[in-house]
Amino acid sequence: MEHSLHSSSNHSNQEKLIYFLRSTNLVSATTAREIASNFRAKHINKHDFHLQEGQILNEYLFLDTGFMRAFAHNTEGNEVTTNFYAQNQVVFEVSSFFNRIPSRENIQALTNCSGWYITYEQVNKLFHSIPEFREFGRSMLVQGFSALKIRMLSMITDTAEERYTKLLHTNPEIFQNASLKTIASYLGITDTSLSRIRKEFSRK
Amino acid sequence: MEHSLHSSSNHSNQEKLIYFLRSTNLVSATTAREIASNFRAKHINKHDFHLQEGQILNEYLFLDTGFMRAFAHNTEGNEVTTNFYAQNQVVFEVSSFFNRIPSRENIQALTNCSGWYITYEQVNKLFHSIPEFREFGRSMLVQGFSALKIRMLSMITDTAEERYTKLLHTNPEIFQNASLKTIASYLGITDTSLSRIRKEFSRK
DNA sequence: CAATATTCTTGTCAAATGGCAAGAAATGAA
DNA sequence: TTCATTTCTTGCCATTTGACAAGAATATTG
Repeated sequence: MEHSLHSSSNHSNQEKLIYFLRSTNLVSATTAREIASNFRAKHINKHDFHLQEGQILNEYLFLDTGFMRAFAHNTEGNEVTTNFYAQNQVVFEVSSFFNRIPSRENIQALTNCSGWYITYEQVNKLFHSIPEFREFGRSMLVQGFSALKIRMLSMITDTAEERYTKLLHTNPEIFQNASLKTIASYLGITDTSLSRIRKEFSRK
Repeated sequence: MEHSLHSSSNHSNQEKLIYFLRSTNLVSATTAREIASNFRAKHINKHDFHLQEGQILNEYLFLDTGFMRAFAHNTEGNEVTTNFYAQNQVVFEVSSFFNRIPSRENIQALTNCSGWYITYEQVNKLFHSIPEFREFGRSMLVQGFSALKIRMLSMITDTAEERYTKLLHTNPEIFQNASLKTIASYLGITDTSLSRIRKEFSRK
């Protein structure tokens, strides 16, 4: 490809971030560039943590490449996966970030990751100074909230097998990046059950 | 009570709304009054709907008195309760309201209700003109999101009986206002199971 | 109040899921 | 490549939950 020199060799290429900001249709090209200029690069090695429980999350992260997951511990001390993050998504824990309280969740890189972040103070400054970013921020919040509502409905209504099938179709990347045990807790079942469901499923 | 003439006989008393706006510590007394002045009274009779599926929700409602629930229909056509609303809460469906799309959910009064509402346009106007209301709005969003995350974790981790017990302790009003069938679907179980859990529970 | 409708409980049985443990398979490190 | 570790699968059995249906209890309506 003739433009590969430009697009892949530049280590501070914010193209994807800018494209993402614009994809909501709430931010113009110029403003997207202006917003993006406030973001700084961040790399997280596989297995390392972007957030550990007990900490107050101070970074609003856009994931450029890589794959992450969030998890909490239940009362028995077992890990429960609460979310997965593919590239081109914002990665943050709402409550800790906005309420400035210690997080109950961890956010961990499942592969080597790179992204762009701004701090809490910067987010607020930009919310105040750039109405379009405010709208964008609200949109991210609404989107995350809505997605969780849908997931909750599925949890109440669907069988474990249906939840598995849906996840497989809507988020196949998850199965390339996370262990089955991790996925099982996200689906609200044990790894044993997931294994059996997959066995049943492959029979069809 | 000597002030009862003022507080209970005035049918457009916005005290609770103003108090609620201020309770987040994000809005000053003066601003709270200013914001409240944009809200209009709304009454909903028992069993009537504030929102019906298919509609685009256009009202941001503060529930002054009464009790409501939100529910959706699953693939088999059964009602699944997605939320309960007691007085002194904001009542709205995030996705329909902010994304201007038809709602999948219904919001219904379980008792006679009265509250205060503003329209989508007014919300946006106020978000734009009053930074404190913007903060308030974000806080409501974050709060709802966080509550749902906690509920999801409980759904994954806790047994049906534990979820029942927790709800009984944290939201006893629900049991005074909703049928067991309604509560059961909120807990993600059938009414039969809830009945048995209650039987077990009362034995202790 | 009586009649009707709705909600709640309970029994029986089936299906889904979990707990535990052992072995197979895959992965990672030396 | 080899060894160690982690992940995944599978068997066995217990527990939880659901489906369905009948009857009891409660609420609603005329």
